[in-house]
Amino acid sequence: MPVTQVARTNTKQELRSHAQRLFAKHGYDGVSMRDIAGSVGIRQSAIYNHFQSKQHLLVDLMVNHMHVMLDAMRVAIDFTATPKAQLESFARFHVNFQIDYSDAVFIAYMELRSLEDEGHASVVVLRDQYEQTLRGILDAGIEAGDFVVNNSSVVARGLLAMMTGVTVWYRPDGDLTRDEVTESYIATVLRAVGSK
Amino acid sequence: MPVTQVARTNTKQELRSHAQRLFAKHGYDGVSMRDIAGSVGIRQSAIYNHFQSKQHLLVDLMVNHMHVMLDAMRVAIDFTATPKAQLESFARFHVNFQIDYSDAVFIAYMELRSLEDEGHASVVVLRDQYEQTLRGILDAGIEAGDFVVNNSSVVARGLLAMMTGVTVWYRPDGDLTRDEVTESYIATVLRAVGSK
DNA sequence: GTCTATACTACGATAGAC
DNA sequence: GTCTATCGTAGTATAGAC
Repeated sequence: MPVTQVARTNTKQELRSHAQRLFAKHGYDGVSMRDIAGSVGIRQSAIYNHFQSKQHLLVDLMVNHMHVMLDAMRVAIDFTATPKAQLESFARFHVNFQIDYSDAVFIAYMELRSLEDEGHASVVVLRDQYEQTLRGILDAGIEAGDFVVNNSSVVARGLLAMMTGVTVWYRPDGDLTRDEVTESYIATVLRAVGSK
Repeated sequence: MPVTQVARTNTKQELRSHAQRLFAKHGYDGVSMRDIAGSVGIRQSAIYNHFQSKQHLLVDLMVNHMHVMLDAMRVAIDFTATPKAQLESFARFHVNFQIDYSDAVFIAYMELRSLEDEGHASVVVLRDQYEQTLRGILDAGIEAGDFVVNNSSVVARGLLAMMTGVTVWYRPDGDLTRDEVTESYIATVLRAVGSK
């Protein structure tokens, strides 16, 4: 074995994580199979031992990400709590998740357009489930008289966009701690629905 | 002149508008010079009579867009009015501008990463000026005791992200009129800063 | 100012040796 | 499972005729 090679035990997973980082930084069309292979230390053709095509690799990343996010969100929220408590949990979860998985989140948002038919449909279904969960919380709060929101659909999307945007500017070594950022977003979200 | 050709009076401007549409839809790296030329009805090489390179074309679009947006924003806001009135004007302007220039807005957000050194710096300066204007309005409102905001910088970016997101889902032929959408965002923004 | 033709580079994907 | 080699296509940009 040449000295430049490294014993590799999990090439497929390495390909996933390097591809995710590269797609987030340069975009799907801005990254070649040679770029991905190079960052893992193999030749481009060897990728095809793990993924059928570049498109299959993207679908793998995005569908997996959506499932991870949905599952984690459902665990993070106590759906028997008050709407206000649910909204606070949702916001806390969402902001922290964006920070923890910023590359995956960015790809899920940006590269929907790069997905072909079946992959695109799969991801949209999962994204809508996530969005509907927040909308349901808002509707429950309106029903209970806790929230003042004119249009739960518009506001749900607005709040998600606001919180998702944290990845654009937040840096772990910046002026604000992660908790300060999270609490700031939670406070803004609660005010935005007229609670607090 | 072959029948497939059309008398063209403003090829450069046509190239700008077609490139903008294509970049917004498929991304800078997802669009070729042949694609752009084809949509205008000329050959790819003829683009170089109007723009030095693909990169120069992108910079032209983005810098121009930022100037248009900044100038229009400064006209739309009465900076002698109350902070609340300024914030309402800002929100109304911003949401409507996103809707009117959704392609340019989307490119300005997404393709910053595709800009090389000088172009990138130019656009960032202009974007920061825009963001600082909103932050200044929030600070004035806090100073006056009209707004309740813990961190004007975080909230300013959050509100911008929220409003900019309108382009992701708004469609002129959708359920909501443009005015309903705008007023919904304005109400949410005002609540989010504790005013109203 | 647009055309045809082309230079040069890079792309995704496959074949076959090891 | 990775390698080298290669196929066929497409990318940006330029040269020179009209």
